[in-house]
This record gives sequence, C-alpha cells and structure tokens, in this order.
Amino acid sequence: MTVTIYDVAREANVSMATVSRVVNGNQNVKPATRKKVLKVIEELGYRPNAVARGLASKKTTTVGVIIPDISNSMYAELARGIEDIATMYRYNIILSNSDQNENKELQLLETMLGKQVDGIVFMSDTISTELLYEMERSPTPIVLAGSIDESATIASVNIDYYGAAYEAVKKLIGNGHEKIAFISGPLTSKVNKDYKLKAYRQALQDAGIEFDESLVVECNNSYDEGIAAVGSLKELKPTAYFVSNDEMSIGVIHAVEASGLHIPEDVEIISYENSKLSRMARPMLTSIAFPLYDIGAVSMRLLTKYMNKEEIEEKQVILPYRIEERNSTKNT
Amino acid sequence: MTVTIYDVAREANVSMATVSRVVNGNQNVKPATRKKVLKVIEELGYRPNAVARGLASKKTTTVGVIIPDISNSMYAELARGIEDIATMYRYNIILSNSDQNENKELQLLETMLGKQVDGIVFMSDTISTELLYEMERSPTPIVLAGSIDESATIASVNIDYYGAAYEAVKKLIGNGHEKIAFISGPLTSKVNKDYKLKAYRQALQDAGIEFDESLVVECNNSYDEGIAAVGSLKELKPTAYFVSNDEMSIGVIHAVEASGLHIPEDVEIISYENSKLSRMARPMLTSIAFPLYDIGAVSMRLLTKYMNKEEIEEKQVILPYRIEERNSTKNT
DNA sequence: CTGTTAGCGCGTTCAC
DNA sequence: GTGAACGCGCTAACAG
Repeated sequence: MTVTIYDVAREANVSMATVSRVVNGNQNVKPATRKKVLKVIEELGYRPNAVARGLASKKTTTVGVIIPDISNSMYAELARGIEDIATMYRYNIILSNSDQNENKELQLLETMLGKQVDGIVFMSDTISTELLYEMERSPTPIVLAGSIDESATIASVNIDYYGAAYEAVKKLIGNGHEKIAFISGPLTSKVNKDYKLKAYRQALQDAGIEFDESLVVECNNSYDEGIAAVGSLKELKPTAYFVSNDEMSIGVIHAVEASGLHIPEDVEIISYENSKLSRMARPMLTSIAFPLYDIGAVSMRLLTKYMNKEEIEEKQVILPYRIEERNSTKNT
Repeated sequence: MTVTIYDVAREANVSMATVSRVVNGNQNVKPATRKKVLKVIEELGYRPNAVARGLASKKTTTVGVIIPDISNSMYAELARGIEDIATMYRYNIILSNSDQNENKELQLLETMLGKQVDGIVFMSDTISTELLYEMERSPTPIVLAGSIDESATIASVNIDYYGAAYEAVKKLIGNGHEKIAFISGPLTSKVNKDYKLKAYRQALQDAGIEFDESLVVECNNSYDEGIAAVGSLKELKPTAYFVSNDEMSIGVIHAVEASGLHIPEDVEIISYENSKLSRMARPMLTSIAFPLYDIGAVSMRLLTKYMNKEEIEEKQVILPYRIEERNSTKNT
C-alpha cells in the first residue's frame, strides 16, 4: 500500500540507511548510488513519512500558533506574518483560535505540546498566572506575539503601547483639545488598561487637564460599539477621540457625522491599528501604526532562534511604531 | 527526561497496554486500576506523544488547510469556519497560504500528505489539471471549499455563483438600469469568468440589453482598483455597478461620490460578499451574501465524513445564497 | 479485565 | 561509502 524507505532500499539494492542518507541530503553517499536511489524514489513515488521521522528525530518541523480569532483582521495579519517566516524556515503551522478563553488556551497549549511542535507562538490580551506557569515549564520554546508578560520570563515581541498612546493623546492636546474621549477596547486587556489608559491619563495630566472618567468608554472593539460609544458621550461633547482600533473608529466617524458635526473641523479622531480600513474610511483615519504583520514575522524569527538553540541577544523585542497622519485630524 | 507510557506503567504496576487503555478511554479497565493509573499519570505529568500515536495508529487527528491568503478577510472567515468544526471533531489544523501559486499549491499538498494529515480542505480560484490529478490520486480525502472542479471528481462545497450573479444583475435591470458595469475580480478565476460574467451577460441578454464589453472591468479585488475602475468608466457613465466584492465596492462608492453623483439616487451598486464591511460603508451596501464561514464549516464537516468513511449522500454541496438589501440600491 | 508481543517508518550509532 | 541493528513512544491484536 504505502511505499516505505524499505521498499526503495530493496528496489535499489542498498540498505535503508543509505536511502535515509540521500533523502536527508547527507553527503556520505557515492554519487552513483545516490542517483540510483533517487531514481527508485521517483519510480515508486516514495514520500517520506514525516510522522515516523518526527518520532525518530524528535523534531516535527511544525510550530503551534495560538491566537484569539483568525477571522479578526488584526490576528489574521499577525498570522500571515508568522506563516511567511515559518515557511521561509521550512516549518508548518498548526493554527488554533482561543477566543481569549483561558481554559481553551491552556488546553490548546497542552494539545500542541502533545503534538510535539518544535515551538509555539502565542497571543492573548491577558496572560493568567496559570498560563504563565505552564509556559515557563514548557519543554518547547514559546514566544509571545503582541502580548504582555510583565514578569518578562517568556520571550515576546511588542511595540511601545504606552508611548504610542501617549503620543496620540499629546497630539490631540497639541491641537487644542481638552475634552478628549478615549474609546477603549476591553479593559480586561492589559494593553488597554495598563498602557493605553495610563498613557492617556498621563498625557492629560502633563498638560494640566483634569482626568474625567466618564470620557473613557469601554467597548468590545466592534463597529457597533464605536457608534454606541459616541451616543453615550453625547452630553459631554468631546471634541476629540482617541480610539483603540480602526473598526471602532469608523463607527465613531459615522456617529459623529450623523450628529451633524464635521471631521476634522469640529471633531478630531486618532485611531490605533492602521489597517487597510483606515484608508477606506471617509475621512481617512489618522492612526497609530500597529505593525501586526511585523510582530508576527519577528516573533516567528525569534522562535526559530530558540528552536535552533541560538544565542538570543534580546528576549523582549520592542518594534517601532509611528503615527500615520491622514484626514481625521488637522495636520500642520 | 520525557515521561513515557512505560514509566507510568512501571510506576502503577500495570502493563503499558493498560495505561494505553485508560488514556484512550477504553472501557475494559477495572475502575480501581483506572484510578490508580490516572493518579500516576497526574503525578508524573505524563502527556501522550501524539507523534508516536500517529505512527502506530496511522491517524494524526490533524487536517491540512490550503488557502490563498489568511490575511484576506474572506479566506480568514473561511478558515474560521473550518477550524470551528475541526475543533468540534477534535482535529487540529495545519494552515498554509498558497497565494494562488500553482507550484506552491502542489508543494503544499505534498507536504501535507507527507505529514500524514487525515484530510485536506483546499481552496483556490482555479484548479489546474495537474493539481486535479494529484488530488485524485491522493490517499487521503480532500474537499474543495468555495472552489470549482467541473469534472466533479473531488468533493466540494460552493454556492450557486451563477444564480446569485444573475439575480443581482436582474435586480439592477428591474430598477431600470441599462448601463450596468461589472467590476470583476481576476478573470483567471473560474468563478468570475465562467459564472459571474456569464450570468451578467445572460441577464442582460434576457432583458434585451446589448452586452458592452467595455463595461466589464477586471480588477485585483482591491479597494484601490475599485476606485480606478470607476475612473476608467467615466465616459461610459454607467448608472449601476455589479461589483465582485465588498472592498472594491467601497472603492466604487467613494469614486462615484467623488464625481458628484449620489448613491442610490443616481447610481446603484450591488456587491458580492456581504462581509461586515458592507455595513460599515456609507451608504451601506446591498450585497449578495457569500457565506464563507458556512462554506468552511460545511467543507470540514463533509471532510469528517470522508475521514470516518461514512456514507456520503452529496458529493457536490451547494449552499444557499441570498441578497441582503441595504442602501446602495433603491428598494421597494 | 490485563499483559505480551509485534510492528508503525525512519534516524542513527557503530562496525565493516 | 555502506549496512545491521536498535530505539523513538505508542496502538493493536492476541492470549490468557
């Protein structure tokens, strides 16, 4: 039925060891016999069994990827970055959605380790202590992509969330705004709560503007909640919005314009993501570039170093961000 | 180092066969010994090695997924559908991007088969004869998701592309339009060329409207080309657009409105996809619902039947479509 | 209900 | 440069 290394060995009048050598590119094979073996492989349509190989060599050339939700464009972008680099290094990817559910995350980690992946790229807004504990004792390397582990025990790749948010709010302040709303994603996420929100507060404070809690609206990152957030802020009449992602920003745009105000003349908006949506909005969104693809790519690259037991120069990688100025803000 | 089934067998004073039985939920184990084994498993932190298991059982409980590009929201949606059902049936997914490159597709197929996946879900706009040949002789089941194989030799899940397109164009005609542009994706794609385009022509013909080739614009599915398409049609002044996907539709909206025309008063648009973008456009897009998630889910479900060697009632599944009426068309 | 014994397909010493 | 033999960790008969 299935043709094994044994079959080609017999057919080529060599031992399976020799076949194994040519398949694995070992140089210790006489060119003539190599050629002969290759020919038989071709004839028989022999295809090495990666599972058997994995058992014998203890390497599967596959890495696990655990992300919240592949149908969310942010994570899809991240996944693509991971996959491209994985392919470059000859790895395949086992992709799983966790929906940020901690039990699912734990269970997925377990499954991946059971499948003997050579490494894991993990993403989640918050990493519980139990998860962290499991990761620390993982026999295979793990790197966090766009995820915060403040204990810094696990390798990670991120941007300077705090600095980026601070700069955005500061820019809004610089444009003369004092009533700046912060439309945030879930505050259960460490990035939102401990970085963006704190940066928002600090930027306000540094400008001598009093923090008003009611200007902060916690949303689920969706378009509809972006719209709703503006509605809930109606009486406060914010003149500027700092929004956690592009999809919500579009909701904000629509709600603001529906109320008769103009962007950026009456209201300015700075988004956070800079996906292709930011160019598809009207006005086009000024947005902090959150380089998901790069974070994925760099995470995977870092993981390959761990898998090869290479020297790691920097365990906590911080990628640069930038503000992409478009038309939802008044630019000088 | 790593604890094996052997270790727990020794520690629990049973044979490895017994350990295997409890791990696999085999009922032929006395409750007392089951409990004892479970305890040792817990103590030793034993984790079954899926690779060894795969070698012995010839089942890996993982399926391969080959799609064009996970960072494209359409395919991401499809992938999520696949993954959800896969999870439901306890399969993991090896996800790879082909970028619609035939060589890459062939090579990925080869890789997946080498990794001994139990099944494969494949998506591509066009399936070359060589690819088809390889699929036919694949030892493991394959199902095509949202992909056409006219020879009908490989199982597949699709919608009635022709009927959907026909209905869209007919609706536009019914609203009084005669100059209807068709902004198509690549005509190298069978769906675009042999289904949507043909339906467009037939609907026109059935209404006694002459087909004008210059009203058909081939694009790469991007927002920018949607804009460009409208520009290239400026002199022809089409009063309606049938557009191949939501992203291009938004480009069309922006370009049309930039030219001073109003939607839907002056120009009507029907899109094809009905992603969440269709609600985020202004005006919101009337769109043919292309149920990517469902196609993925049903494909995976179908695949499980093949993997279980169940009876297949319908090898070529056609899912229903519908038109979601919103504000880019005048609705009665 | 439980243990023994073969493999599953391949990588890898270690001799020759 | 090449082959024989063992082992990777587990499932699957087959006995008992």
